Amino acid sequence: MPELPEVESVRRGLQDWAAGHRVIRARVLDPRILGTTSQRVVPPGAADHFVSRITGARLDSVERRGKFMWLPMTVDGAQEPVTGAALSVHLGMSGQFRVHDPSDPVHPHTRAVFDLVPDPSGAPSGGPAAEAPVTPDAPPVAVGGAPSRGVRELRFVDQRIFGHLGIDRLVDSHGYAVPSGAAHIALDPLDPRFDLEGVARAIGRKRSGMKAALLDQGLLSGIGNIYADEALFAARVHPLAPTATTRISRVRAVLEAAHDVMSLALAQGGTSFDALYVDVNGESGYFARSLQAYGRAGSECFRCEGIMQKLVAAGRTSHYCPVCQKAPRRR
DNA sequence: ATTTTGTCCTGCGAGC
DNA sequence: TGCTCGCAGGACAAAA
Repeated sequence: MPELPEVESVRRGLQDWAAGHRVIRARVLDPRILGTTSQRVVPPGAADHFVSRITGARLDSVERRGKFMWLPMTVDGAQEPVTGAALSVHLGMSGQFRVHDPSDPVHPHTRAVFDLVPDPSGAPSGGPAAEAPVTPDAPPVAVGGAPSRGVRELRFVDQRIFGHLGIDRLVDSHGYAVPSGAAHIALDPLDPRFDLEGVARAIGRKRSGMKAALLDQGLLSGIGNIYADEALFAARVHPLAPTATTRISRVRAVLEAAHDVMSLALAQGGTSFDALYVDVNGESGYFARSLQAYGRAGSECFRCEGIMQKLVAAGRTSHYCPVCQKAPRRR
């Protein structure tokens, strides 16, 4: 389940394989990937529009906030260089980017394919292009059908189609250029500008359980069900602890734990339970073996003699120790 | 207004 | 053996 550490692992892989590359061809195999989780019905022509916008674009870098990822792009095949737009990506539940040789078998859950060639030309070409500009109508390579030398296929594979691809304009959000679709997403705990004290106070103003607060991507981003449970366990805070009455020192401890557990997981390449999360090279992460709470209901707590339990909080199964994570007092 | 619930989607495992 | 059912979960719309 891609949360911050998994998305960051993918981002780093794309930094090597997609940044500094040009899209010479794009295909959408399942247009549903262009819709949102709730707006799965995409208008006819959406796929064509997406393809025409991305084809010929140079992918400049790979950015991330929380679980949202985007690749700012430059299009200089048109009359005027077009900037301020990006390929925006969300992995959802099971989305993954894989780098392949064009001759590799295509996985049945492949939803989109991007043919990439290296394009080291850093800045947008100011004067007359030394090389022929790439346009959607006249791809300069792979004309004869035979794969061009050096072409790599970047494939977006997503079994459950909770993921999303799109082209967004970049807007300002918290001082960063962010795709319009992610402008409402808060900074994540690994962001240098993350304001732990401010977020702790904001949590104190809410009227919900601590678990729900951690999952609120508009408050702080990147935390999903797994790392929420891990952070709460590490800080010994009950998932249903009321945000309004939990001491701010405890809230701070949870936020620090969230930062620490996600840093640790990132160093391990993320958490993989099965083939649903792998990096761009198909490698799994190794943090699953380090989980202290998630998925451990019925087992002995690693910290005390308690037996781990589960309950539903914020509509999500939550794993906790009823001994170390004291239940909130009922009124 | 804020908080909670339901929905989307697929594959897998439990139960009959 | 083969079927149905329930579950998993991120983000957003809808409902409370």
